[in-house]
Amino acid sequence: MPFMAKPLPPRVKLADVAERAGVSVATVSKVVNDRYGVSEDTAARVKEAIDELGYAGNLGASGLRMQATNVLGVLVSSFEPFSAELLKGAARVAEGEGFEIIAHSGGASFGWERRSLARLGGTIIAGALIVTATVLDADPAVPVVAVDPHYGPNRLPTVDSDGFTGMVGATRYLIDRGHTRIAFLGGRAELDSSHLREAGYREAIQEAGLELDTTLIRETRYDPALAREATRELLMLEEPPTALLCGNDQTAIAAADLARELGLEVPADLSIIGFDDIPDAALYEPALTTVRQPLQAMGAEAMSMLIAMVRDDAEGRHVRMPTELVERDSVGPPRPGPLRLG
Amino acid sequence: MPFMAKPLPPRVKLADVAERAGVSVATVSKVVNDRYGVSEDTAARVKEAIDELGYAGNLGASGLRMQATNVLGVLVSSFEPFSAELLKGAARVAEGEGFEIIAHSGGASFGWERRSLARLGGTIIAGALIVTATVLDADPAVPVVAVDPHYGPNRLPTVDSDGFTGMVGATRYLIDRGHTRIAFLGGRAELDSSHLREAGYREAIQEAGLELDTTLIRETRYDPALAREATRELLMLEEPPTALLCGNDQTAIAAADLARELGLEVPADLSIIGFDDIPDAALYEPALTTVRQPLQAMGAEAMSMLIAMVRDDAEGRHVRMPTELVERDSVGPPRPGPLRLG
DNA sequence: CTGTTAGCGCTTTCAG
DNA sequence: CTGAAAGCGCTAACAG
Repeated sequence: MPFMAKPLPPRVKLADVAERAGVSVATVSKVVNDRYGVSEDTAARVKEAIDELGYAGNLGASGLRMQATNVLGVLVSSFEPFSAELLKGAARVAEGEGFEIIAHSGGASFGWERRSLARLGGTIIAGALIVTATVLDADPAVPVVAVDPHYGPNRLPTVDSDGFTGMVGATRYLIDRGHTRIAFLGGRAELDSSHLREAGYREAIQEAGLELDTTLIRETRYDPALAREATRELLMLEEPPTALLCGNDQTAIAAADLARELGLEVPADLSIIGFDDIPDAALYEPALTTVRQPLQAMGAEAMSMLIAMVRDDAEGRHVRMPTELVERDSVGPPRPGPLRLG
Repeated sequence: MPFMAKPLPPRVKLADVAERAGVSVATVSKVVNDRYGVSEDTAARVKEAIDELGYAGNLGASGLRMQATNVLGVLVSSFEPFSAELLKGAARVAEGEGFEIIAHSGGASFGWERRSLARLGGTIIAGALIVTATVLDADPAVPVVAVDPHYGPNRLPTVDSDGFTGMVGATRYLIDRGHTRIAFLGGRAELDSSHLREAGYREAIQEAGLELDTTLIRETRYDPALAREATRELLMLEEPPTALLCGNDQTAIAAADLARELGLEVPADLSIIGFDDIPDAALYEPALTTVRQPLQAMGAEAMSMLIAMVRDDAEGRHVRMPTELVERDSVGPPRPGPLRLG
């Protein structure tokens, strides 16, 4: 016997309400959308029918017809701590302004941004926030704000944070504490945000008159496994670093895990600083010192901008939010003696 | 001049692809959906046109027509830490199984669950997780799994956690440390989950042979402001409690804030235990001892069940996940002397 | 193998 | 003030 789906209970639709109230679908539609040209009497009867049947309009159908909705999208590649934080901030603003919000995870395949936008744009959502996009070429069909895009600058309105200044500050912080061999675990060289962070590191190193040793600069592609590998190599060096600056918290945590598996202590043997300040950073043992991006505030700012664009046809801008060093427990003075790996 | 919306760039649709490839829309549709009855030649030409135009099907329209989609919904009243954690777990499973996922925050108004379900059900999503629902009467039109519903037991498949046992454990933990006057800041008496937590408290108190003093039992409706008020009253009592058990972490944090504003120290003057283990609990100063619900695991479990229901027409079940006491820094021995409020 | 056509639920002219 | 009918983008019958 072939697969047989349980017949779904029919959804109640406009026609059901119309029949119940003894009017036409057109009239019900007018009542639902507060159009005038309906007598109070009829309207009351229709409303009653709506309540009794528990009717609620179908977003797909009305969006298709109207080419407009009051739903805003937040498009992410996946729900991880970073996007979850942004979502909280964005949702708070949207709800306050009377918009509903839909968060969509489009999967990891290349071009997910455009795909998600095309699938939802116009008929389901009236505008979108795209989180950490890497592909943003085509003119989108609805207003779009990019949050922390990896390539840039692009033509889209954007909210991001000042990774350059943030990383300069983190590097100086280590230098002030006596570190001179500071390694950098970067993300992906071709991404704008990664590039800025690395530039900040280089700037601070040179400004302090330290030697810029490029063997101390590695790329992780933000992949924890690669971060572990790079950390291992760095620690095996003739003259290993005493501190590690990481492109994000997840790679910082991976590096710290590896160091400890090798019998080292953080920060006694190796100081580590992350980037982002996702919730996990504070929970790590030892709590991770990191460069905080104000994720919720970034989400809120981006959503405000999007709403202005959708509602008032406002121009989008480029907003760069400040970062801030959060001092916790993963940085100490440089280890005095040589490294003994367990 | 009246408000004039910027004319949106037209979305590319099936008809555009058809024209480009020199075939009919029906043919393009077949190619898109991998139906057979299209020559390889034509199919190739169509695919080329799709790529060139960057076409991606419109979810609203195809859902409307097919009465089926491969998108699953996670319906929440708002995106707060609790639902964000569940979402992470649920999303991981859905993506692994080839489903897309849409999270929808329906607003706080009464009956948001039903409204969201009606608006999205069938045409946009093929099934839904409803998080902390309070209204679940009508037969939903698509498969639905309730996560941590507040009323229960209901007829819907459900994933929740064992609040009774969790609260018994937390209460015993305090008793073991010498506390005898233990207050309980409950949520909403009419909610099933709240009720179970309070029952656990009562059970443990009586099992230990302690007097059950109902003036120590307060209701907060999970509202931080009410939690503060209740805490204030408790501390003003002739014989104030030495420990506070809270229905969730947010009220526990509110209570701790108030206690400290009154000049008390946590846990020296007052021990506090929360419930849920949202990320904020660990970040609070002092880190909050709490009863952990495995939120991500609950989201994952619920999503697995939903997928089985949607795909294989499986029966839903009721899964109750274990809770676990997380010992942190907000519990100490009972204060020896009387309380001095600052 | 391909195209024509009807209709999913909804909103909007436009007649009555 | 009310309803009939067309059409949003898409898919599934059904002819050709």
